[in-house]
Amino acid sequence: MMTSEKLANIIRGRGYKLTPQRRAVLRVIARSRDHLTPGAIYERVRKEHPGIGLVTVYRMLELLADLNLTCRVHTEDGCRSYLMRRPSGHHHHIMCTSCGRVVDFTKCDLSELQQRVSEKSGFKIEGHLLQFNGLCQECREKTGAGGPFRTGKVW
Amino acid sequence: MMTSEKLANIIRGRGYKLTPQRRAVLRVIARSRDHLTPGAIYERVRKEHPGIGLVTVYRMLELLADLNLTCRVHTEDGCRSYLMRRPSGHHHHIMCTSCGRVVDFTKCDLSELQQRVSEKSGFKIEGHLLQFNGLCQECREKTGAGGPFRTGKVW
DNA sequence: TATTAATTGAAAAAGATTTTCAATTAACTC
DNA sequence: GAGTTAATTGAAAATCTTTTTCAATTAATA
Repeated sequence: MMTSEKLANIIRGRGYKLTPQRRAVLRVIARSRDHLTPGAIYERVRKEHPGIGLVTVYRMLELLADLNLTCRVHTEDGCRSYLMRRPSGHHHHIMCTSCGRVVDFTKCDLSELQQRVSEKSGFKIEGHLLQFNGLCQECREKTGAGGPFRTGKVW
Repeated sequence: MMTSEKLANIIRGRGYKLTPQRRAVLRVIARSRDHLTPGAIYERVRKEHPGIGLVTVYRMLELLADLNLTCRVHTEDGCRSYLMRRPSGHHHHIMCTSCGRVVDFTKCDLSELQQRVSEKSGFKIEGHLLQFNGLCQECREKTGAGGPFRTGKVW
């Protein structure tokens, strides 16, 4: 688990100054289980740190992305939605389309598929993007939706 | 292969009017092997149909998306990039990160993985997003990059 | 405590997307 | 082919989102 303190140390360790504004942004993202847009982060940060500028939030998000400390979540309307990187290595997301909660999973053996796709297409494959979407347990209970396994909508 | 004529018939068949502007947008997207942003589509369409409004392009893109005739490609900077849906059913993309070319593939057996992920997470999984990224053969030859198979950058 | 380079925030600029509304036109009827 | 009608168009304005600029502030170090 990446505490906001650990993150702070990483930031400082890399030679960046640790300002109250940065701390506030860190806390907000680190604490959230959902993916948040820059605007949403700004709104939340303002509660603990009124007067912070939206620019500062954008700059912090850029910094975190550069340091590879955040992930992007892929939603249907756009992909400007951030999430603290929880497993630090290779991993993927399962996103709840109802509440936005994101859960991670690490084991994804796509190598066979990748090999086949590479051979057929002639591409040198450099990376992949894999994300599952669905309803988390909680939202499922709320809405009374059916069992956990169903193949349906495809992005 | 979805010709621009077939697409035109679908549009008309669903009760939408087929205007010269719509035809022009259709031609541009249907003809391209790359994914195009609304702005790029606008630029191209203007060459055959000067005077078309950017709004019209946006509206056409919305219509095509509603009719499920386009796909979205997921890029690192944002996902407002469209592509004619070529296999009409379930499929995925391999995108060239250099030239933007997109190639499709249909066989993706994720059911085992999906089953496991669903059980572990408690999610009712409704869909998935899978895309490979890399260098197409042509770009590979241009830049002299290595063989086709490499596991690297992960989105 | 003084120094210094990084950081901040207001404001403006730049972009992207959506809304509004009067004028135009594709599709249909006769 | 002309008339009717509802859908479509495009200019302009309104909204949002993101980036740039620059003077003032401040964290980190000595």
